[in-house]
Amino acid sequence: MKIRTRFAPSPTGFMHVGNLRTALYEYLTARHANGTFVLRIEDTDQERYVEGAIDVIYDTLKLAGISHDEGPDIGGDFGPYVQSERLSIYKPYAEKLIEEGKAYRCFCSKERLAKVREDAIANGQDSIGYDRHCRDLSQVEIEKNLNYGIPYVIRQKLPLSGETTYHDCVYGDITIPNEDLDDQILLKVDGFPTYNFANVIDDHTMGITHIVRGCEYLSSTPKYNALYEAFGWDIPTYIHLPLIMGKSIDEEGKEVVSKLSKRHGSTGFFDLVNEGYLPQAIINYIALLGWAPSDNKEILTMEELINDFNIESISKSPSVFDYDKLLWMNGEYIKAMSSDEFLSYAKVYYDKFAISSCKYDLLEELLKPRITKFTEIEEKLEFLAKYEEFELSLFEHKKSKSTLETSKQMINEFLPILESIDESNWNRDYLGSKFVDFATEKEIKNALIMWPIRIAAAGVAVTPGGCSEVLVLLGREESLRRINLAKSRLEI
RNA sequence: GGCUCCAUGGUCAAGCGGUUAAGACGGCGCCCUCUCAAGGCGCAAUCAGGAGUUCGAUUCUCCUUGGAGUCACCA
Repeated sequence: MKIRTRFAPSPTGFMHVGNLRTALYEYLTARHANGTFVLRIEDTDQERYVEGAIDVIYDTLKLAGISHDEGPDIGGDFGPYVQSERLSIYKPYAEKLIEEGKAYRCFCSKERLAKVREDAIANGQDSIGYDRHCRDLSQVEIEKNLNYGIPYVIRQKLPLSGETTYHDCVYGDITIPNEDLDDQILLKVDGFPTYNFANVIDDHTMGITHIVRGCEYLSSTPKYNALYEAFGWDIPTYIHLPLIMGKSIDEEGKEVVSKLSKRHGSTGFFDLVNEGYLPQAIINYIALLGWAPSDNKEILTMEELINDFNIESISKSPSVFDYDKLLWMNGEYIKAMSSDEFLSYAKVYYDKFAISSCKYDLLEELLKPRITKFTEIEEKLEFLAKYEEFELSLFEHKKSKSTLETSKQMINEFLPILESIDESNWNRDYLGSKFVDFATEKEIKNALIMWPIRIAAAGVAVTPGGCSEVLVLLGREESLRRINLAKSRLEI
């Protein structure tokens, strides 16, 4: 049997990384087995509808490199793939269950339901669900209510006693007491199906064989199975995924972990992308949240993920989303980039400093090992545009034995040499050799001359690259201007 | 509260009855070095607790504790 999985997001305009990981695992489960991956949009909740939200889903999957074989945009043999276009198919299924005595009309008002729940809570009852008031209404009462036009929902009759066991690929056999199962609503007053109902109908009619979802569904799965059984359908293979958690500090200063949410940092795929995380790095990272390849490799391409992925290695315990590790991984992806790719991301920042293309290669070399996100380029290059009066104490550096006195002397002696170097020789190798020659001749350490020149030119202690590189990035004219300025400040 | 699930360093994790209990992130130290990175080397840090089963438990069973999820006319 060919495996079919589906990703069924709601168009909320926001793609939580937890959802994205579910999508990824669904995709990997299908691809690994040469199966089919289906995209279905669950938009039955009209209140939650957000303009352009479906595009967020498409854009996310595309950027993430998760491609579907069937979906609203590309069609397929099991359409329509948007739930709101499937509305007419659910009601007959629900009515069929009524005919067979497996479901019933419930005329209870929301107020009554709320009261029932309140009382249950007040009495400290374990079960705070529906009291099954309408489950055994007589035919006469039903007719009467129908004639009065009392609105009703359709509920499924679930077993009152015993227990239900099902198998999950990750968690093994799960057994739930049937008395904990509410008579679930299939069709709402407005005639729309509930999520649970539509989900089962859709999954079955779309031939979904493997249901991959978060483990928050673990305890409601027996209800799904009751539906499959009521219709006499095969129960799909279940793969429940451990939750992704976030760590935060509560009011008392204690560390707490809970389901990853905004208070832990950015959790939306595009939020992370906008912060400078690369889509491939995000995918790679979340793939490893709850699963590890047999060889424990950490940097994996999508192709490798597809090959190595196996359901048996999915872990049961929840994992904490670690932004530090994601950041590291992002850096690894940057380091592995080709020059063209690097430039395509970096150029927008280069342009802010009006950097000429002849410096691109040098910048790539300097920046690549120094950034973990492209957004960091701006601060790294800030010294190119800004040169303010800095603390002269920057010239003091213990390791290179640099002091205000030596700095003043070095700059005085070296400035003429720099000034004698013309534009055509103003490059890293030539400048570097001049420093070394100077140091050798004076019998001093390279650092003693390079430190003050770099400080004088950059005006900051930390620069991406050393003295020669800084001078090249600044250019001859600006370098000399700055060093002269520093010189006069040192002489006062 | 009922039900369900989970439990190896700070984090991700390997392990699937016998190991000096991998690896990665982060931390720390050293080397390299004109700064900061990168890179190289190294260090610290884990089987929640208690009973069993067994010649032998991180590994199997039970209990305790802790954590999480779930109990909607939301998806």
